[in-house]
Amino acid sequence: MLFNVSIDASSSPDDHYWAHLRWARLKSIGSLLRNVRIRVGSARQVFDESCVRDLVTWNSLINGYVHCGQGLEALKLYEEMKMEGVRPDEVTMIGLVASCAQLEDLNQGREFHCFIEDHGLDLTVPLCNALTDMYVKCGDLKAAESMFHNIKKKTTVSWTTMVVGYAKFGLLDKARELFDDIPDKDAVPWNAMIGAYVQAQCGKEALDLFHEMQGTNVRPDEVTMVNCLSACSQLGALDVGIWIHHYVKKENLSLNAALGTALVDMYAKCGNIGKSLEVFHEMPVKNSLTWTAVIGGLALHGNANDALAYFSMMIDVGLEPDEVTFLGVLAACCHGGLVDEGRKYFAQMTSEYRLTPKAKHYSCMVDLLGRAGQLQEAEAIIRSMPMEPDAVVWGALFFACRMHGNVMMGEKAAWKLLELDPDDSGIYVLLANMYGDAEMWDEARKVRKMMKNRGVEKTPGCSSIEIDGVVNEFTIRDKSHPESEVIYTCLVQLTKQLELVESDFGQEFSFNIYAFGIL
DNA sequence: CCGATTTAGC
Repeated sequence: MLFNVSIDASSSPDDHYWAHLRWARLKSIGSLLRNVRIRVGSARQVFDESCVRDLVTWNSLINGYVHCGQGLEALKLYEEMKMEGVRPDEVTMIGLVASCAQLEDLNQGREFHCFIEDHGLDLTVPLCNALTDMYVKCGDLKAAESMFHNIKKKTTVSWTTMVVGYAKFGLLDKARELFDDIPDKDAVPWNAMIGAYVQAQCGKEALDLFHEMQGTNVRPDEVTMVNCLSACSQLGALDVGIWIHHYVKKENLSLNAALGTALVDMYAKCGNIGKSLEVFHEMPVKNSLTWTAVIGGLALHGNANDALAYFSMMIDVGLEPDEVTFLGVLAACCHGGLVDEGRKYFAQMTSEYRLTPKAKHYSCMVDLLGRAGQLQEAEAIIRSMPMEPDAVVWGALFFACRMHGNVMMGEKAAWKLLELDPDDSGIYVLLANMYGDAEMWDEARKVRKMMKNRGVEKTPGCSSIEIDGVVNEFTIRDKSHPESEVIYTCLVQLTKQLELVESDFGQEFSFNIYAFGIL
């Protein structure tokens, strides 16, 4: 079959392929775009050389661009189309409205909506769905709702679009209500609702809904699995994650880049970095997100040198790192105490890869430099920030100051923290402790008094662990667990062991223990 | 025409 010709975007097309293409363009560029996976650039080349340029051809290329995430190109093509005097129809409008959704260009989207009404174009259900989606993606929930309500014969697509819309605006309950009302649901609305829970950090609700889905006769697909794995990563639910991995194999779901990446991430976040790497190497197709996930996973496990080695491999295979990749790289440097490398990558990020550091990158650098005792440089980094330093940045500096006994600078950082978050009891306590450590009793007393005057409540430290499906919760000095005595004996032993390794790894471990109020 | 993967450390 002619249209089964499949071209890998990274390899250059051979003569055989071009022969097919020349033949095919005489038929229809539309089917070519739909059936042959080629770079849209090649389709454009054929289009430019083509003598048959009817409305269908234009529409196909416009929708081809939209499909490849090149909304801007689609809009440019429409300008050309107008110049050639070709009049757009409903199908053209679907592509153009979808482009505006992609570009989050509300004004342009509204213009097309007006154009459609002014020219009396047929408001078909797919076009209404595209408009609803455009209003959702551009942030106009009211307009999306009114569009949705005006659709006489709503389809699954219409309902799903609106479910996603409510979820995007944090109206999870409203999204769920609408979801429950959808008749004859296929996998897509299920995936949308499960994904909405994941996006809202409600991993448990996501897995509960997946469980409900299994009670229906709708077959979960790759997207379902990606969402559920994401939920597992959030919850640290390794057992469910392993079950999903088995399910993927049993059901012969395709290990595509997104699914593989979700598995790599799940294993890393749930503590099994070995299995994470195993899946990574088994994956037939990896993209830059896959590499980013594995780099972040290695960093999370304190495996700094491997993280950097994978970063260098990623560059070697020609993939582009993004700002998330660099967060992993910087986190790795931070864990490994690799100050020079950290500086190098932070600079490289802007100079070589044209990426703009975000607040998180700055806080990572402050943490890295601060831990290494380079307090002046850390402070300079904060001053160089183009955005307002957030609580995390000052928190990193404050932590570093406590670690290296710089009361003056620590004081400054803590006051900034209190300005940003005056209700966080932890900051008052840590600041008072810092004064106490420096034997500045008057200042310590002042801070405690201030906390009392402001009526800041101490939030009790709390942690939880899931064992055999039962969530065990502990608050500070909690003795209510039936096996409390054994647990505390174990904790004391753990603490002793941590004190032994503390000299090798710095003060990080003991800080954590104190911070959680176990001692 | 609707649904997917990566984001510090506390």
